[in-house]
Amino acid sequence: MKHNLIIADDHKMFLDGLLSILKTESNYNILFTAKHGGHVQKYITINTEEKIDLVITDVTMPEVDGITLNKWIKKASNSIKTLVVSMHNSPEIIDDLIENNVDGYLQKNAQKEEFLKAIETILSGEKYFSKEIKDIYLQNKFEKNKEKEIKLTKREVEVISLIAEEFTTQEIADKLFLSKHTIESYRKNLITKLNVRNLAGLTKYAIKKGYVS
Amino acid sequence: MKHNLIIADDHKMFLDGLLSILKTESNYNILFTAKHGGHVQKYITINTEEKIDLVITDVTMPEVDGITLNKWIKKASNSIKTLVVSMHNSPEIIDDLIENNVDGYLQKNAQKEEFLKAIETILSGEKYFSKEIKDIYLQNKFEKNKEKEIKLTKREVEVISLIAEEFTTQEIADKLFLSKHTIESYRKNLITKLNVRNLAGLTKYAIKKGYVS
DNA sequence: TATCAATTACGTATTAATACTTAATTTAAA
DNA sequence: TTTAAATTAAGTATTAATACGTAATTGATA
Repeated sequence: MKHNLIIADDHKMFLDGLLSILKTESNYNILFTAKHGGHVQKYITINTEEKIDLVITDVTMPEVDGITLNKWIKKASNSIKTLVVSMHNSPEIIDDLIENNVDGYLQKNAQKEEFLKAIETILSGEKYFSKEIKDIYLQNKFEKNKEKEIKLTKREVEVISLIAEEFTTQEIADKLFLSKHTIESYRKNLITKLNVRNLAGLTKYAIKKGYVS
Repeated sequence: MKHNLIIADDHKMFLDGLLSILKTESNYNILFTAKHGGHVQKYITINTEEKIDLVITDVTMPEVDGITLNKWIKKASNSIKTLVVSMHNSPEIIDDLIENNVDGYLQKNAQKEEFLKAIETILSGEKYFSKEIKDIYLQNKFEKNKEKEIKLTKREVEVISLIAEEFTTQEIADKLFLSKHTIESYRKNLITKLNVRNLAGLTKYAIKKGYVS
């Protein structure tokens, strides 16, 4: 049985090229082509006769872009697969698409063979991302985690160390020649920053980090 | 030059035996023999002419015993050596003597050769204890340390674990279906028992013991 | 069955910590 | 050189923890 495809791209040249590639394959039936996402949405909404297998879409399109379209499709149906093709590799876009369950992502400069392989893979139920895209996605995740990673300032480390060494706020203030209020601020900020409940949590963190033994 | 010895023992038989052994050795001069420690103390106090090298004394004697005598001698002089001979091997007595810097300890059933070796060793400036005595002493130390080793009860472990998990006293009380007062008691006892200053110390202990991670 | 360790509990007072807000000053970075 | 981050500080209110003392039960064990 033939697979029903929809293609959305506002660049006629790319659209034609893609169509020519797909025409060489006998088992793909192009149901509909669109210049932007809105047309696809309308088509999917109206069409209740034919089963839609895959929507291939560009990212940058007027009115409704590929990101929005992917999100919309995935909300509207859990059988329609999506393959996004794009000129650029913005980590944010890739991240958004993946978070919204896109089935594949390709660069527009991909070879004919890769296009066919991607479509085939996706229609078989698997995801398709080139190694490069996977790397970009993961790299982005790593960096985001790094950002999330709690970093204590020098002073904070100094204070939490003394806290874990069983000194009271007043004692620490005296040691560092600071106001008791200041140490209280640090204490409070550390509890918030490290997402713990009290002194016990601070102590555990300090031990984990090797600030005390 | 001959070494000057004093012997204190209220058992005539043992005293005679010891004297006969020492007479075979030409370089020992028996300055004085006594039936109990008091006599030795008096002799040492009055005597200012002769240098006293070694006092051999029994443990159990009337009036002033060997333990007291050793303590007294070591306080009075840092040149007089002491060798204690005893019938029994009480760890407490051995411990007391060693803590008070006794120079040697022998069982009364030791062989002639060991007596001579002990005296010789001590006069040369070294300590003399038989392997058996050393073992008794060390075993006693180990056991004492074991006693000192802090043991937490089941409940205490339970409570300190929850404390280190950042729960408050009230929360722990609710969890264990106990009064808040009870948990406060545990908290207080744990701080005293573990010799720490506060929650941080408790947490560190709990981590060290693996009660929390 | 007497005794000791363990568990449980209460009371009062004091001190320390936490919650919440705000903000001046200094230093580092864009 | 403006912005952002770090350091410093204060005030008020509430809650939690610590200090110190005391003691009734329960359970094990000698």
